[in-house]
Amino acid sequence: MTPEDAHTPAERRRLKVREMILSAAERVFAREGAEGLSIRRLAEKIDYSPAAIYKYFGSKDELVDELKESFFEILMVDLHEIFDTSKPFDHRARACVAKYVGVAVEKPHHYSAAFVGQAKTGESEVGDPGFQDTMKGKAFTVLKGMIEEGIAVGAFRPDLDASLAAKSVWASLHGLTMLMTHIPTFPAFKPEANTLSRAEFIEFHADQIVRGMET
Amino acid sequence: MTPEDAHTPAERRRLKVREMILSAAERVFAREGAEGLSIRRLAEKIDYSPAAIYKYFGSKDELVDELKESFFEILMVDLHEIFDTSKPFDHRARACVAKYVGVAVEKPHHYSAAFVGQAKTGESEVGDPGFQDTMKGKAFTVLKGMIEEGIAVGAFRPDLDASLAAKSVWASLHGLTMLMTHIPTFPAFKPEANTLSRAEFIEFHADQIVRGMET
DNA sequence: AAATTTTAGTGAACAGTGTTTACTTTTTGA
DNA sequence: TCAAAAAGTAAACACTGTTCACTAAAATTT
Repeated sequence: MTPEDAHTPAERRRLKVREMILSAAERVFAREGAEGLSIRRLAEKIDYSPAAIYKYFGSKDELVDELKESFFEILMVDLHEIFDTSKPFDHRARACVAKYVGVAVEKPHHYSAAFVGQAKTGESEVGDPGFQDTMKGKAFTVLKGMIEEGIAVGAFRPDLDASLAAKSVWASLHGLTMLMTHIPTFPAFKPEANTLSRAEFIEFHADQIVRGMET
Repeated sequence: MTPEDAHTPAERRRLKVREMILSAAERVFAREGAEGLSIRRLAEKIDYSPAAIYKYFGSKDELVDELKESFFEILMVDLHEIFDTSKPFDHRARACVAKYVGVAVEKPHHYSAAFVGQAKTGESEVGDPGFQDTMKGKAFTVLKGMIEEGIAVGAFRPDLDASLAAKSVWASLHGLTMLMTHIPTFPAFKPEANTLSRAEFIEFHADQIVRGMET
């Protein structure tokens, strides 16, 4: 919903202000995360009163949710760009893994906020009817499709349940991503320790994951 | 450092109050996490003034850090209890994986706070000289030892780098744990969807991980 | 064009938060 | 017993997200 999609001048102005708020919020959030993003500081930065922001967003959480969704939209596009090529299957698979982790590492707050969001009880979110339509849901579908192709091509065990495997792979991928976004030196423990580079370790991890599915 | 370790009555009393604060904090933290644990509410619950808590803990973060460390200490003990048996190797390995995830799922806030804590820049934490002595460090050492045994026994590839593999396994394990602590219905997406139970999925995931290391 | 309604934006307040400072009370050790 | 040290506190500081009554400016209707 860009400002050009609106049909009345008023609507266009409104969407423009909305996007201005979002882009200012984006900059702060990328650097300092949800905690660091304060409505008051944001209001000051865009030269509005704090209360004004509530005319555009129901709450801080709603605003942050939009930032998260945008992030996953970008992630999705990036993954598709890689996967929709004619390179060999295993090459594409590896590149997708690397891209997934890479994009997340560049914006650790976006990535982890999407999952860490609310660990609370209740509100299932993934249980919501609309999960397939959400960005996280779409990303999962891509992953599952990749594994199905792997099985069809004969690279993976034929008795493998693609949906189940996709969840397992996602977990492994998610774990590496979380570790890399939250531990600056990972896969090293000490800064001076000489181990694989991040890119090399991602390769190694991807290898382990793929081996687990091979015939 | 229990109250009995102190040698003067004053010291004993002090440690007793300290532990009283910690145990009250523990109860709240387990249910509501770090956000929900407010110094003021905590003070009210233990019938002290908020400022009093600062005579025992430098900051809220320091207090929470102690809760996290205690959690990992328990996790460590639990893992050792399982691993130090004479059951077959693969049985022990699987049981450890299940225990790791199980303990974390029971106290999601403790587990995720330890990692999500501060994704910020700077302060490496794992890069600190004392990482080997921290609970997270010890847990990693146990995992590495397990894989070394697997290689020695001939269950895993002999060319496998145990340290590297341990990090990869840890990532996969961590990912599943995070997913299960943060998504109430995982491995299902919709509540009514019929898929594997959590225990069954853990088995599946462990299988995938182990397959990746096998000869 | 004028009157009315709707919308955009605001200042001030509410109810919280972590933390510090100055102060009082209690306990301890010589 | 008396000074010193420790335990505990009330009140303030500087924040936070959010709401509400209100004004000013557009947009609509008459």
